[in-house]
Amino acid sequence: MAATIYDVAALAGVSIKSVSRVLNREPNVSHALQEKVRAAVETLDYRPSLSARSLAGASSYLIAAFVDASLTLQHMRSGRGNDYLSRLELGALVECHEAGHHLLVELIDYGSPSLEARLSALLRALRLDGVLLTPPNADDPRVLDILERAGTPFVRVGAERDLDRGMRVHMDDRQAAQDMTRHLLSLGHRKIGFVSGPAAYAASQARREGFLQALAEAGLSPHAMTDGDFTFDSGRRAGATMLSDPRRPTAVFASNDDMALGVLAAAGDLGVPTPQALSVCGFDDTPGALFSAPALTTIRQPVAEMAAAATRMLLAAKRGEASPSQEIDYVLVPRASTQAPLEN
Amino acid sequence: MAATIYDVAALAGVSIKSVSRVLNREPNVSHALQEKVRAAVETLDYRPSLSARSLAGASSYLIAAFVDASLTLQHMRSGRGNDYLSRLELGALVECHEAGHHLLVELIDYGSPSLEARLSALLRALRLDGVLLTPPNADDPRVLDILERAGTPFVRVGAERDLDRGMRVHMDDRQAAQDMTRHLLSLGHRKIGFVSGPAAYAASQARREGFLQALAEAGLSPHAMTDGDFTFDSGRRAGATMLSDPRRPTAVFASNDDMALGVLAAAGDLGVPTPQALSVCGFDDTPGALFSAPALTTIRQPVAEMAAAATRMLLAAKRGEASPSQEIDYVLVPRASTQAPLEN
DNA sequence: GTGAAAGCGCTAACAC
DNA sequence: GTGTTAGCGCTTTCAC
Repeated sequence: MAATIYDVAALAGVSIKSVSRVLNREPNVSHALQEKVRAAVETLDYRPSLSARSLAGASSYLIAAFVDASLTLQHMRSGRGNDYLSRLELGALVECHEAGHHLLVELIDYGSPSLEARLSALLRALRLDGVLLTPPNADDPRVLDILERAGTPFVRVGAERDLDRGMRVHMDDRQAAQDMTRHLLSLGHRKIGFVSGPAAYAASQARREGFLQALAEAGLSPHAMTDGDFTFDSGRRAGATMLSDPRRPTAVFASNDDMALGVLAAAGDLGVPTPQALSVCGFDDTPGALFSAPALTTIRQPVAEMAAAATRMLLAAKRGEASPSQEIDYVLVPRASTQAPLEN
Repeated sequence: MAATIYDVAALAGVSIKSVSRVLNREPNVSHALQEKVRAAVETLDYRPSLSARSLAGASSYLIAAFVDASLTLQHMRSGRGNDYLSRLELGALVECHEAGHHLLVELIDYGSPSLEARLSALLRALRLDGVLLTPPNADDPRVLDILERAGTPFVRVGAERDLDRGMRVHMDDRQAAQDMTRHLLSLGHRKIGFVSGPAAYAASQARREGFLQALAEAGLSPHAMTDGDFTFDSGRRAGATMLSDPRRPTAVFASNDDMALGVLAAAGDLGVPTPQALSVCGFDDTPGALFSAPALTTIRQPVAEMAAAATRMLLAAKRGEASPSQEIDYVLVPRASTQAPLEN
């Protein structure tokens, strides 16, 4: 029913190999032949079968984003989407689409004891052209091992450490946190609290370091350091702890927006007016940051751009071109939630 | 290098057909043979090649979500994720994963004049086992035609109309909007404004109807009707228009959360205290709804559950089972943004 | 209950 | 420049 390469060859009056050559833009094909083939392809509305190509050739035209299974289940249960992942996918999707590739989303159970076996089986079953590794698992050595052994190109998106394995697209979380802290300092804050993210994320560590370094440069030490886990609730708890202390900070820097919004909520709970009595800033620029009261000062991560760049790197690797690791610029977005402290 | 079905057959001392039978759980296989094959599969860490299976057989083990290309580009440019799509994907992903299928995300350019040709070419190239059609394009007759002609099972997720084509998973937007309106009425509101969504979404129409019907039942007519396009800015404009009228409403029902947050922002701009002087409610329960001030009363759409159900229907269709259209329950989430009007 | 043989629709070597 | 011939790793058909 559907046209095959034989139908095209027959209609164009050439061999199937010639059709294949034209389709794959191989060199050494006469212009006349090209035209004949293109015409036949057009009239038959022909499109090569992905599976046949993938089975016979070296390429599957498939790129996969590896996504943390337990994180996904967690999001599902709470009825929430994953903004970071969504933006990442949009970026990857557009590049795949333009290059005639397809984007697969694969749930990976990083907690499974048989992770390695499953992963290598998956790679053999799929024959992926490339893999996008997403946080918080862009650094997992087990995965990197399997991927390297399978010879599958991969990009670690948003990975903090330069492991010199595979390719990498990231932004400078450390520097961004430093900038944000300087922003608070420049407003006149001296008593600044910090809410850290979960240790599983390398970015948590980087943001924390940036914060501490900026303070150190100003000859200050942190007013309070509290642990969070990137959730709203943990931010609220952290905020409650910091703000119920009589010696409370005039500003709190939370390692992500959800926690920053939690701090804002805690301030509301305790009757601490924001931003008058407390400046709060976050990190990520999630949807909620724009709509909170006051709107949240934060760091915008260009996730879609990072994913698009990563996808282009994968495509280039397929052509045999090596791409260097790439750093993408962040933007500090000042909004109403940070202002100069009242009493100075 | 990687094990093939021949390796497994050789190790187990059986024919490749027997291996295939065991792998596909076909009947009429002796227990002893099954065990031998399973053992060989285990020791070789064998996993069948997706492309070989798909080329030789009827199934590709691939399910695709069709996503609107222009909408995606719009989201990318604004640096935002797509919460609805993200939740939909999470739901589909989990089901695919459990069933040993893979989820493909396909960007579809619904605005292209050659949509039909591209789509049918895509279907032949991919040989999909099923397709998830997402709003606002779950009703597009061109797409339904192509899908039906190709014999590809599909589910229209979140589709408003029962076209009796393919399968459908939806929630009752009309009823939900009616409930929400009754909620406002029960609080004592009589002057209620409405901000509608874009006509391209069938849900816009349904929500509008539900609103009008609830009002009609109460013997009321809408205080104001304004057109929006589901964006924050359009909500802000609509809010500004309604609230600058001296005869302003005491409550505004916006067709989605982003617009409701826009209305809240407009109230802030004009110094109208919320929720004291103005109740606002939305629809969708997006991330921003929880963090706005005041937190937004809204309708929670169980998008992930809808997508999971849709995926299960696709899988069932593959087994030859017909699934009836399914309606998923919504939840009205009352928060601080709606309260009784001050002067009654 | 099990196996042999013939494709599925391509790409990759290798001729010419 | 162009065509011929083998596979790729499975499922399917049809024997036995």
